[in-house]
Amino acid sequence: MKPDRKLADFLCFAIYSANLAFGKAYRPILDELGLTYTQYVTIVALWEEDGLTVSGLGEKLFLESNTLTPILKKLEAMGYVERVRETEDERVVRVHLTKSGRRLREKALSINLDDACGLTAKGFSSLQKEIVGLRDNLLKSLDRDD
Amino acid sequence: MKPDRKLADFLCFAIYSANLAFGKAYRPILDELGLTYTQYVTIVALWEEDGLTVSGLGEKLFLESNTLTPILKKLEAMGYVERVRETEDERVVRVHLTKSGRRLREKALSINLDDACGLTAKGFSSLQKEIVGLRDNLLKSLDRDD
DNA sequence: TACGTATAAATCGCATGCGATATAAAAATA
DNA sequence: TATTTTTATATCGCATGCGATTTATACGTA
Repeated sequence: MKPDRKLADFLCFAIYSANLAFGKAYRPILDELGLTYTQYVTIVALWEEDGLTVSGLGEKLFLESNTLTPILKKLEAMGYVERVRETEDERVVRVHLTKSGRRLREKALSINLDDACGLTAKGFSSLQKEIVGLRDNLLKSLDRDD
Repeated sequence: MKPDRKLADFLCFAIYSANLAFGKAYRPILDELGLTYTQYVTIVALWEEDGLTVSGLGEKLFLESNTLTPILKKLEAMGYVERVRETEDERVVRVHLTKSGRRLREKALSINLDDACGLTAKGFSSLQKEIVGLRDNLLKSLDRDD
């Protein structure tokens, strides 16, 4: 079957533009906390599992050290995380939320854009799972190509 | 109901990470064309409707002149588009695909990541529409807040 | 016509993402 | 043990996105 030619039918563009829309929706909320979106999800990930290594955090966030290191250094400068190099293996850096970081994450627990999504609870959850499935399929297909 | 606390259940993070995954999937393909993803969708949009103004193109791509102008200048330097300031209203710039730009878009017609998405034709189309709906709901809710 | 306002692009600065590479340390192996 | 290879993080450069502002032009109105 011939592929879609119109941008409005591209799945990749739906994702791309939805990501921009989430960015626009989150910005005013996160501005009040003084966080960017990436900083926010980094803190959420560490709240969920503290003391991750840079690469472990990267697996959760789908990012690598080239992106994470500058972000973590900034979060450290802000006082929300601590980067500790391991003594047994000095290549490894573990990242911990500080007390201030935990307080910030608790403040952020009230963030809720569900209404803005215009979905039922069921619809929200199933859409979320479908997109995660899509993401994982894309990444799997990339692994196969190596 | 209490909001999800785990990153893996965030709808915004599903979209965010799926967007990164699409980026990783597209990069090797677009590298062969010498295009970035944003340059690619810009050319697709102009192929669909040529001679758009910068702001008209921005409505299609959900971007504004601060992002588009540098990209359009680069595409112009590459010879794929032409930027023409209108004579009746010199504030307006219209963007046209060059012959070379049309050739490039035709080459790109063969790009197809459908298999990598792991979806049936029906599933693909309905997921695409759901995500577009989500995006539009998010943007609508932002309008209301102004 | 003169002047304030609105509009379209462009400019600037900051924060990502990421390919390529560098650095340093650990592991493997000759 | 000496040397090579692998691994974890960091650095660098480029290309977005976007808020804030600037510039240039058009428009509205006294």
